[in-house]
Amino acid sequence: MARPSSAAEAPEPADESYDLAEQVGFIMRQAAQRHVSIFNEIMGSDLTPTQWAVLARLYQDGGSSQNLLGRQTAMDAATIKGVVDRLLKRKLVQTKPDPEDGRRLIVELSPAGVDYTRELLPKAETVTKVTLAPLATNQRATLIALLKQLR
Amino acid sequence: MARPSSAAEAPEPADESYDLAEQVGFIMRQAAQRHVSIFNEIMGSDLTPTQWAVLARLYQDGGSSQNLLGRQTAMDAATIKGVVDRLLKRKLVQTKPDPEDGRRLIVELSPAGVDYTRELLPKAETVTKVTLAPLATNQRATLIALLKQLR
DNA sequence: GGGATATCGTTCGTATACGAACGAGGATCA
DNA sequence: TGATCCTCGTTCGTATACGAACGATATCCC
Repeated sequence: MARPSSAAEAPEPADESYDLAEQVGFIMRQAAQRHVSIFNEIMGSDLTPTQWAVLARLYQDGGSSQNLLGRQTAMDAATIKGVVDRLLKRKLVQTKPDPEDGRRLIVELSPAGVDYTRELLPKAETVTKVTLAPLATNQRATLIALLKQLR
Repeated sequence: MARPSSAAEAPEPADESYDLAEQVGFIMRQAAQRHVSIFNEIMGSDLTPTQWAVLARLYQDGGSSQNLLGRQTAMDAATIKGVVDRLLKRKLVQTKPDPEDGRRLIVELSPAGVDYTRELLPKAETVTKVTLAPLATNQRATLIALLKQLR
C-alpha cells in the first residue's frame, strides 16, 4: 500500500508532498553518519569526534574553562563534562581551579596530550579530505559556506 | 598562548593549517544540532527526529520488517530496536511476526499512529522550512544536492 | 552591605548511535 | 539430508546529546 488511508481524508494539501528522504534533517543525519564512520576508520576507534574536537581546540588556543570549552566545541555543560572526564582518565588533559574565579575549572592539554594531538593532526586532515572526496573542489567550498549559514 | 609548543617542533607542514572551525564534520555537527533544536521546538519534546523518521516512513510505505525499517531510516539494528520499543510503549506502532519468515518482525503504524502522523505532517514540513530559512531558494536545492552526495 | 540575578560545574534521566556477540531461522549447495 | 553461510532480532557496553534541577560562587545595583 502506498498510503494507509484514502486520499480524500487528507484535509491539507501538504500531506501529499512530504517525503522523508527529501528532508534536509534526514539527509544531513545520513551525511553526518558517513562522516563519523570515516572518522572512526582513519582516527581509530579509541578517539571520538567530540573528543578530538576538544583536543584540537585546546591545541589551537590553549586551556579554557570547562563550560567555555564546551561552547567552543558545540557541547552543552553536561556533555562537555563527560568528554573531559574521559580525556582526564586517559591523562590527555589536566584540570586546575581558576585562581581568578572560584567557579571555574581550567582544562588544558597535558604534555602527553600535546604530543598525541600533534601526531593525529595529519589524520584529522585526511578525515576531512575523504569526507569531501565525492565533491568537486568548488563544490566543497560551497557546501561549507551553506552549512555555516545553518548554524 | 597561540600554540602549546614552538613552531619549530612541527615535523609536517600540515600542522599549521588545521583549524577545527573549518572542518566539515564540525560544521555539519553544529548545523545538525540547530536542526534538532528547531525540530524539538516545532514538533514538541514528546517526539524525537528518529522516532518521526520511523512514523513518516511507515506512513508513506506501510509496514516492513524491523531491520529493513532501520535501513530505510538510517539506523542500525540495535538503534531501531530501541526506537520501535518506545513507539510500541506509546501504542503508535504495532508488531506481528512475518508469516513467511520466522526471523522477521513486521512493524506497522497502529490506527492511532496513522492519525498522529497525519496530524504532524504539516509541522514536519515547517521544520524543514525553518531549518532552511537562512538560505536563498536556489541555495536550498544546492545544499540538499551536495549533502546527498555525501551519504 | 546585601539582595537579586547570572554563571559555573555537577548530577540525573532519557534517547540516539553503534560495535560486538549471541541464538534462532532461512538459503544454498554438495 | 546435512553442513555452511547469511540474515534477523536481541542484548550489552560505551559515548554523545541535552533538558532540568541543584549548590556554590560572581556580579550588579540599590
